[in-house]
Amino acid sequence: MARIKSQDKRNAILDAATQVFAERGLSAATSAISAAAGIAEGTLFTYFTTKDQLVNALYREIKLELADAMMSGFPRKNSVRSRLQHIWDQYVEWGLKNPMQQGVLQQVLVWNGLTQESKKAGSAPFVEIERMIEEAQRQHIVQDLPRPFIQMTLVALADTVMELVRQDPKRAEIYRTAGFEMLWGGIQRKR
Amino acid sequence: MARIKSQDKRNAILDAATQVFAERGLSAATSAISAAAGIAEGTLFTYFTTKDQLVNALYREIKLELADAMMSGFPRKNSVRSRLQHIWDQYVEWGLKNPMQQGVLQQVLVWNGLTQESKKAGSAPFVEIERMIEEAQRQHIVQDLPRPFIQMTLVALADTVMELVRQDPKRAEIYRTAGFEMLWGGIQRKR
Amino acid sequence: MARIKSQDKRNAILDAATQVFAERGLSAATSAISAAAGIAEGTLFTYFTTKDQLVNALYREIKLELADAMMSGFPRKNSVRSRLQHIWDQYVEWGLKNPMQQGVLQQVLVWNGLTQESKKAGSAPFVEIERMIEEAQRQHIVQDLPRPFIQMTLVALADTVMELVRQDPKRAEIYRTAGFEMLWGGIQRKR
Amino acid sequence: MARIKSQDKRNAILDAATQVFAERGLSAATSAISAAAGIAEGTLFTYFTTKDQLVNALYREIKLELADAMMSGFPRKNSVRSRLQHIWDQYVEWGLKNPMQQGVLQQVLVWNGLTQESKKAGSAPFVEIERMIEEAQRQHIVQDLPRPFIQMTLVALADTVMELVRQDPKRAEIYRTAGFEMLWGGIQRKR
DNA sequence: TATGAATGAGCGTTCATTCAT
DNA sequence: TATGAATGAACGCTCATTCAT
Repeated sequence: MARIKSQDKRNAILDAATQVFAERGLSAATSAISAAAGIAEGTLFTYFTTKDQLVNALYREIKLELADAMMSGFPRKNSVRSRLQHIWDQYVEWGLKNPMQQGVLQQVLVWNGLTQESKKAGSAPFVEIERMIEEAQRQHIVQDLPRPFIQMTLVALADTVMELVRQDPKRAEIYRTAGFEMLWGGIQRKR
Repeated sequence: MARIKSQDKRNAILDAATQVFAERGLSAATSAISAAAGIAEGTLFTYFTTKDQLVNALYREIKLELADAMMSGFPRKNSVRSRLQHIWDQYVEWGLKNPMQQGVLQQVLVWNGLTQESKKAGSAPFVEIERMIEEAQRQHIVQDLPRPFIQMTLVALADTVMELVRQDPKRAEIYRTAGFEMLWGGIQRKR
Repeated sequence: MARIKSQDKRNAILDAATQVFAERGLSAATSAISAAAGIAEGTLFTYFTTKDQLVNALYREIKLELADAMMSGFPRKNSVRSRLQHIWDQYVEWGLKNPMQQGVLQQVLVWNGLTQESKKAGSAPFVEIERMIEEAQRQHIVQDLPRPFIQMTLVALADTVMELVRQDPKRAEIYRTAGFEMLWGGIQRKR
Repeated sequence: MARIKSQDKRNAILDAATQVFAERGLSAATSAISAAAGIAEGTLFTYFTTKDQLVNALYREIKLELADAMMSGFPRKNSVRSRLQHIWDQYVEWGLKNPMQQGVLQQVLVWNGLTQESKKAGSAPFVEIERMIEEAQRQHIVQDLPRPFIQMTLVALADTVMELVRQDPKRAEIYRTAGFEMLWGGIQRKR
């Protein structure tokens, strides 16, 4: 019997792609990826039929990792603010620890080959957050703003904070705090 | 004397590039651009020696247009808040009216061929905004946050708002207002 | 395992290049070469990374063939004169039988992309001739002239003879003899 | 009335072409030549309809200059040997003083665009030499060898000597003398 | 005639993908 | 399944030549 597609190899490709795309952009050659993954050029295509498909898969994978990181240790019983704070902190920390992943994510979001399925799949792991916000709005802790607004400003501000921290790591605390305060101030119920 | 290099043709190329890059990404072929501009493939290279150079030039051009739009009618005598509001409104309006330009801008910012000169030139027209913020901080109207934080969150939130408005134009007003409130709430001096 | 880079294909490319360069000059397109070799345009570049590299490789190859031809049946025990005669005869014969190779050789020698390594490698197989001359000078059979003089006049006269024979094949014998006599008369020890 | 084609400009182009071709080979761009000549790109084509034509014209020009140099001070009354010596000396001197011209000459001779007319025109100014040899053969001073043999070996040996002198100028005298002796020894009547 | 921008065929090379092994 | 040579369309760019000025 022949060897079977190995999850290890698939991951090796995904890791290699992350690295290569982060360094050289999405236009990097697939041969650079297979080389970095230590496999033959053709082998890449037994795991991903197309370069576009690889990028889509990579996007999902990164989103999944990110969701994992964000939800680990999620304090389900705490206040809305402290749960949101947790999400914020985890996201920023993940981005700072995984700059390549985050860089690829930003490139993919500007890319024109991302499928609807991938977009859907990419946001799926974040339903719990969505529910939390929904709930908080029902309880009048959070303003009645369209939910996409809250989610997207969260991401936008967190990404901005990450970039700022990378540029000026000494002010990391200032940026993290000010970013979260801006977010929370913008969505919490006004007295 | 021979025909002289025409500013019109240069602009036609820049416009065509904007369109083509917006539709197909920065990896679009230069031949697509020359075709869209109605010129021969080789002609593009009498105006821009290199594709990279063209992208750099396009970036500067767009930034300049944007600055023009943002500073037009700038109410120099009004309150800080209303001046910032003006900037915010003009930026969002420009982005919504010029989606291709804005799309290209975002792609270029993730691209790895932008030169230091271009970056510098691109931010030059925005000094007045920087000065205004500086001034507002000195007067304790705005918190003493690192200036890059204020600038970048402004851009990040405005970009987010534009995207949201495009997805759901009926809520345009909600997004614009909520976005600005989030920004202002996050930077104004607390009583 | 995949198909392995074949020596046959490499040789096919080299042969095709010889033909094409001989007919159209070194400025001939690589696509003409791949077509003549019966391979795809891209395939050429899996064997030679660059056109320049191909020309360099071709130069070495031809020099090697030439050396082979010249040294085959080399009468190591005969007189200096008869050994030189052998070299002369073999060279002229090789050139007349392989006009394309010889034509390419001449073009490459006037070309500006030949590397130092190639030059060195190209002259390596001819050391035995050099030694023979050295030896003959020590024995006062050949005048004490700078060795490059002897080598280069040999080549120059032989090339001239080949050209003359091609123009006027009936006089082949006259040219060959007169050419060698000129060479030998010019370097032998005077009584 | 419009300006008329100037001989000066024609010469400027020819000089520039000599320089540029010598440095970069015959494949150098015509734009490089017009730049070096201080004229516009298009102007070159009012003097030479085609690049090929320019090369052909340059060939003739150089051959003419060479003939001039060789025949200047030609000692019509001296012995055959001393007249041939004069030709030899003048040729070698011209080549050493005009390395660019000589380099171009060699490239053109290997080039495939030289017309029959150019070849004919190029050899025309050398008839006097041809006649001298003819005469010398009739007088049994020079062997009854085919005339092209004598002419071409003269050129081949002189070119070789020039190259050798360039590589090792200290031995200039040795090379010049040995070269001429080889030539003369190869063609003079044997006692 | 002189200019130099305009032209577009052509070039060397890359690269996603295929396929013989 | 894994390999990597083979493929050929596509790309960015060059350059001899044309032509409006």
